[in-house]
Amino acid sequence: MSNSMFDHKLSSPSLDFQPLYLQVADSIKQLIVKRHWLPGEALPSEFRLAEEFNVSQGTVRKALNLLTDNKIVTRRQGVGTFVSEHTSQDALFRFFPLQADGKSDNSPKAELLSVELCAAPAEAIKALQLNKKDKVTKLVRRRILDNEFCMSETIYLPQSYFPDIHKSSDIPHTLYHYYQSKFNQTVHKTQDSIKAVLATIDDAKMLAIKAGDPLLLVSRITESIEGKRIEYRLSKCRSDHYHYQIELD
Amino acid sequence: MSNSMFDHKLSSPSLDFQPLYLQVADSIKQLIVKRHWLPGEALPSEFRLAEEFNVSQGTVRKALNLLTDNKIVTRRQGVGTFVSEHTSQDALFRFFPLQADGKSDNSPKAELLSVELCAAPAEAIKALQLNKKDKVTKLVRRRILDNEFCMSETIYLPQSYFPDIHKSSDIPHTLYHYYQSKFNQTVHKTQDSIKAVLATIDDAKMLAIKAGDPLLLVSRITESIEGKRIEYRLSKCRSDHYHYQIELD
DNA sequence: TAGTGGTCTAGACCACAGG
DNA sequence: CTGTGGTCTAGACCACTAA
Repeated sequence: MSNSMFDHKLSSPSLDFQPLYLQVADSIKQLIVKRHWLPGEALPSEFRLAEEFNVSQGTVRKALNLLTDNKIVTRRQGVGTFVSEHTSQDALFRFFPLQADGKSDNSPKAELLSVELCAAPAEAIKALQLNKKDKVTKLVRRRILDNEFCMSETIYLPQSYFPDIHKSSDIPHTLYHYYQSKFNQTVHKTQDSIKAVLATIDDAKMLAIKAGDPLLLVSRITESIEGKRIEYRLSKCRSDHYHYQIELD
Repeated sequence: MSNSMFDHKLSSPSLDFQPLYLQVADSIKQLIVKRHWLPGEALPSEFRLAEEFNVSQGTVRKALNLLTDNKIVTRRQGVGTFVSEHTSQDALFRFFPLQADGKSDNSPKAELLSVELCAAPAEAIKALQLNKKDKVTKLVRRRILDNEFCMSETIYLPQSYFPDIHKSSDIPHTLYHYYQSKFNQTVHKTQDSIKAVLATIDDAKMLAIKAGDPLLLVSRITESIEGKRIEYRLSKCRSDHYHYQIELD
């Protein structure tokens, strides 16, 4: 009850005061980031957590529900509370808004074309808030939906967050799960900026289309659960058979 | 306490049971739809609502917080709970994801080019789930950001939900607020489908660009708070100085 | 100062999953 | 059956706003 490893986070010094449930939520989040509980693992029950933090069960509940809204944990009645995991099947479409025009539940595939450690180009420096001399690993991929090339992707990963990823020989096509399981970088949110551009000759070769065809250019900045910018990604998407789909409310 | 106008909604017959707070939330939502409280008006306090519905204050609180998440009401500590309103300033950007590339907080303007009652075209019939012979009002607008034409819009509104809107002489450029205040149709969510296309000669004239320039084509289906499809909208957007911006989490 | 929503607690009971 | 999360209650106190 006393001297628990959870205690030190709470009881702030009355300045910049935060409600208890926010302090609890933040403590739990930090423990997850620090890998006290791993992705997929169960947290202690509400009752147990309430003891550890010396708060009521209701306060823990409010904290856990907040983390559920943020998709940091998932809860199942009668079972428990679990650290969210980017499993291949589960979250494949969460950050993949490109849909085939006709209905098609096929999963997108990815074909890795090159991996290279290099100096960060200017736009990656800006997007990822790097220093001029920082290095990045550059991945080039081609993605396939319904047996057709649908987009090309150029992905920049800061060396500091993904050390030696360029030496890996086993980079899978479910990247976000790979980031989480191998580099402890859990993708939490993305900011996508969409433009329309004309296909260059290189684009045309890559996607088996004609130069001058219209393409969607999606620039993505990816943030981790800790709020760090961990990925900058440029995707060029055919939009003749596909569309970028989004719901606003 | 008994025989209140709120009572009849609750106490379901144990089949298809819903938790109390969901029943309360739904009842409040229905009362808002039925204009028992108008947009911008204050609801009774939690304590009063708890009396009316014969539930505890905590249950009402949970219902109101749910409606807050759904942006159906807004709450201000020390003041009260209010029916959300599409005021010009407040929600102007909520459903307007097109941003100028450089930072610019200018509000978009709209120039209404034509209003016409006509037979619904096939794609509007499909998008709005209309019958073949239903009529729609078709609006054509041109939108302006930073003193430049940025997009053209073609908007289809079902006659049944917007009777005689084509006869109005005072259609403002803040359409969603107009829908709410004049036709009791509150926009609740939109589904946007984005493609890249080449500007036609007409597009080029409309936006003062060249034919063949790449444009974003955004097809939007708009749903009201009651879940009815109330608007189908095709927007063609320049993307040389602008981009469609979206956050996923 | 009065009234509102926001936080926190304690405890009861229910619904669900799994051994 | 046990333990989990889900609902509901009752009441105390705090923080904010406006008259």
